[in-house]
Amino acid sequence: MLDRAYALSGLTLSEIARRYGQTPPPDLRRHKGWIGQLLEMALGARAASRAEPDFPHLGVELKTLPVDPTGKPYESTFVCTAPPGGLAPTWEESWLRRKLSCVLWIPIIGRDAPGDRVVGGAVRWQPDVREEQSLRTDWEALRALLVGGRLDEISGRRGAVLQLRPKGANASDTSWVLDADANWVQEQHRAFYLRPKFTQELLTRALRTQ
DNA sequence: TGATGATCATGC
DNA sequence: GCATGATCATCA
Repeated sequence: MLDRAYALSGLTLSEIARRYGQTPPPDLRRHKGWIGQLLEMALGARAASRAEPDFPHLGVELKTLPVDPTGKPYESTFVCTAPPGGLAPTWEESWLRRKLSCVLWIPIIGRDAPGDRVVGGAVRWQPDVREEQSLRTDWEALRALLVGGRLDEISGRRGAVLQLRPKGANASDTSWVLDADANWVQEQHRAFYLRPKFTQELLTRALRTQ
């Protein structure tokens, strides 16, 4: 799998798309998942939309990461949703930890038309002790707010490396939950995201040690 | 220009 | 409905 990923580096997305009879969209406004799905195809990952790793037999998650020519991520990285009903009781059992236990990052370089973007060198990553500690600290703090019903205190500003931000079809995508005063309130659906600074640092660390 | 909040498509 | 795949759009 890693070899197949390396073999793609330097290619444009148009070149890869052509192999699969696909046409790159002019922009990603209505095709936000196009790059991720193309790379899944190219690497023989399992079909999307399943609650399991992209490579179940390897336990590896595939993530594309849009970066500028110096390797700096343009965006935060979606990890997983935060179920309105609540989170796992401990970090060890958390879905987020499992999702991030082993990731194959594929940098996608540039902001040109999608077809003109270039695939960078893949990076196989597992959190080191410090990275896991950072993630855990943020996750536990955010979990405490969710579980405690302190919903008005949650915003994208919290978390040094991990954010909890809205995620849904639109802002009216909500559920009814109990807040800290045991009142039923309508809450937006949220998901965990990695801050660009964190993904940038893990890329450079992984490249140093690879 | 970066970060936050909003949004889009698809599959089961 | 909720998971997968993310980027867009706006404002400080």
